Amino acid sequence: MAPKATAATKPAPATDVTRLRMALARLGRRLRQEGTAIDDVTPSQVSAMASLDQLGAATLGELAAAERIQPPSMTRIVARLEEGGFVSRTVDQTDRRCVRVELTPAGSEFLTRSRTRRDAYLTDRVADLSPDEQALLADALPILEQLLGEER
Amino acid sequence: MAPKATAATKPAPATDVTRLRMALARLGRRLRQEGTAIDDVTPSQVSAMASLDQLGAATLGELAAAERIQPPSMTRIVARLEEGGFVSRTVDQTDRRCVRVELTPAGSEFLTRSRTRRDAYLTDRVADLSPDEQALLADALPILEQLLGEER
DNA sequence: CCTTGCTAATTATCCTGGCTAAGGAATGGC
DNA sequence: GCCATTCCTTAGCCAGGATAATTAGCAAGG
Repeated sequence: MAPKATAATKPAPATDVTRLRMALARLGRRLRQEGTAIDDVTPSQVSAMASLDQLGAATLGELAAAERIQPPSMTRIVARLEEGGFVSRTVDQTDRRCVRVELTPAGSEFLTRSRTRRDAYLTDRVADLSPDEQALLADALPILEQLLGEER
Repeated sequence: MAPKATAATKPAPATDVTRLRMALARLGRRLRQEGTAIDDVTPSQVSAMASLDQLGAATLGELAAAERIQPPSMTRIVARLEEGGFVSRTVDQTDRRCVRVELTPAGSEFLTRSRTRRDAYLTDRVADLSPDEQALLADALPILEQLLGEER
């Protein structure tokens, strides 16, 4: 939808967008920090595994695209994950240029544990809110998800 | 927080927290990507300038604390910013161990331009929402800020 | 004083995580 | 069979974190 810009839209004057942007950026950063350093698995690695969990299995290129990074970066990340036994890399037999990456059981299990752990911080924070605030947040959640758009 | 599950508390069962966490993490990441590489100034540098803008002026240590990074990292960031003419570093005359860092006019001006630019992505996204959704988002904003807590 | 101890910043070094550029292997069209 | 294309990897760059160790300045106490 083009900038319909019935500008009036007082809902989001520049200042609010700025505040929202800063709040989101900081929260994202905070969450990333909190989730970091679990068992020597880095945030990028966890993120890659999460994508893999969603995708089921994927070629290295697909995975890179999902993570919005370039293939070489993903090569490195996957290499480490493989070392750790969290994913398996197998050459696709129908097209031997491709590498199929899959979560191993260990990877899956790690991902689950990791999620719980990463939720903890936010859970605590949310618990400090009043019920009304929590309700408001719950209402806003779908919108936040919508902001992410259809891309992935 | 145990699943208290008294009616009211349905707002944030584990799944919602997970969804929220993922949405926030992704949005944060997306924003970071979008805001990147403006004029060769990196996200960390912009962020440091933003803190500086808020704080007015600060010692290097205060700045590092505000950005939640270690002093050595801030030393480097500030060094680059100084090279670029965005901040000035002066030794505090009352305590010559301290370095006072301040935004230069150029830094201020850059920050303003940068904000506008970095807002653009989010502004577009928000514009795609219905007025109701925008209103909801505006209501949720203070709560998101509260999630960040008193820390900074 | 001047020594002892603390604090602020810096320097040195390491690792991760992006990137691009360039190379190698497999595919597929012709 | 050759050529272009595609997918991955390797090599090398730079930023951004970190820690450990060093230097400079301050503040007391003997």
